[in-house]
Amino acid sequence: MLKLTRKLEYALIALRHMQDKGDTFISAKEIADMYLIPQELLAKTLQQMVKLNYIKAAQGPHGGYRVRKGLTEISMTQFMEDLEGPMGIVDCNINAECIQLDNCNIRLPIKKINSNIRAIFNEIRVGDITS
Amino acid sequence: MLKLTRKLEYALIALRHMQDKGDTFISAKEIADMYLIPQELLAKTLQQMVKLNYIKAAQGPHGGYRVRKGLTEISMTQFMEDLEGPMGIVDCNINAECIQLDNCNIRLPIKKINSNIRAIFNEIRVGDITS
DNA sequence: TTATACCCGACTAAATATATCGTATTAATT
DNA sequence: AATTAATACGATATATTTAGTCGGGTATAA
Repeated sequence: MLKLTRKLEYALIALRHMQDKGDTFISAKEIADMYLIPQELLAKTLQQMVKLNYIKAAQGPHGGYRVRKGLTEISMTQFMEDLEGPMGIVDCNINAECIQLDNCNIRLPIKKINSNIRAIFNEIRVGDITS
Repeated sequence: MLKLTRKLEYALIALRHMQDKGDTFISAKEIADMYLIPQELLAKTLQQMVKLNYIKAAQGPHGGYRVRKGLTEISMTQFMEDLEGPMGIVDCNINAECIQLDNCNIRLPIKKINSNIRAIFNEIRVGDITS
């Protein structure tokens, strides 16, 4: 329980690698080979980050991706939710359609824990991990 | 991502309910009915907690479960890991058999986040939720 | 014009989480 | 003694989520 997804791991690894390389475009293949990440999967994640304006893509030979300035300032919460959707240790903090809801006798303390965890990720910037 | 399992939720809900009822034995059925939890599943979880010496069972009619004294002092980390196995936001904090390991460029910051999350659960006692 | 790389949706596979079933045992009640 | 209400426990089934693959398309440098 309480795991990050591989997708997030791959995204962070890739970002860090690109960050290290500065302005040059890095291909999905290069990263996939280097870190033994399934290439197609990584590619899809990178494409998603392009749409999110996290990185910039260049097509054709010598193409690839590079990090956009400002990415490092984004909070991990935002980053994670942009890529994977709402984060929460229980569903009722997300969609509020739990059949136990009215009755639930542990709702408040759980909610508290949830905010504590969110707080951790709020205070971390993507750049804290990738640079 | 970062979700607790239902089993843990059910366990906590049940513990809190039993706690409220003091020394009397409460059946799995009663709790399942009250909180709309699948009975068999709850029962298995309760049985697991009996083995862990978290609660005491009584068989036969008027049987059921009741909380053992001292349970409330147990940390949530221990509780969660007793019921669900090792907790960690990434696998390499658990089994260390990640193919990226040597190469991994985000290992340290991720590890740090992991300890922060563990710290949250270390500081919370089961009793903080169930009483 | 060819090779390399991104783009994108659909699909498949694997892992995990959730739920159910069947059978046995225990013990209070009648 | 029989009945009933409860736990014990392994096996199995289902659902959901996560992870990975495939195929066909587009852009562009050399």
